[in-house]
Amino acid sequence: MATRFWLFKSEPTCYSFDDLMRDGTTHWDGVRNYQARNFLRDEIKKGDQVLFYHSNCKEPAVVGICEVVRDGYPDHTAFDSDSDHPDLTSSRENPRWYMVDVEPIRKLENPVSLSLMKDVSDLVDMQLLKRGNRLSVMPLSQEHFSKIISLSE
DNA sequence: GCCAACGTTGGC
DNA sequence: GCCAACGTTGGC
Repeated sequence: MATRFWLFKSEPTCYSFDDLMRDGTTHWDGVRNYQARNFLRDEIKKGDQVLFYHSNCKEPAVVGICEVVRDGYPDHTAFDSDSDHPDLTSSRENPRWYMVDVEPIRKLENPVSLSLMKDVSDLVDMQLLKRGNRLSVMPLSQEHFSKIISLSE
């Protein structure tokens, strides 16, 4: 299957791109939304490219690129009542929530801010810019992916 | 199955 | 801190 492109949101106070650079890899746990879950479980595959977006912070922006290194598998943090995102309606036998593993490729030379992206006509139909969008994991076209990277240079 | 109430997200 | 938008819950 062809490489596909995605945008993952994270609040930098919670987990930033620098945290991912430091860790070298992470599992993208804690997603508790069915639409995002379906992407993680069914669509996002090893080798796919991901833009890392900082949300809910002073300057919301795409800050780095990463790559999926493991296909979707059950999010075990849901089974753990001591985790940050417990959901005991999910079990090992019948998991409700899924995650993938990612590794950083590189930090962008310059962050591509939300306000900049809003001003770029090629990006008007990007899902991130749609009104009321709240998905933390969303698909991205190759064109939008490439455009955002060119804006960071 | 409807829908009001509520909680969360996330930009500003 | 405000608030619009959205998803989920639960009574009926």
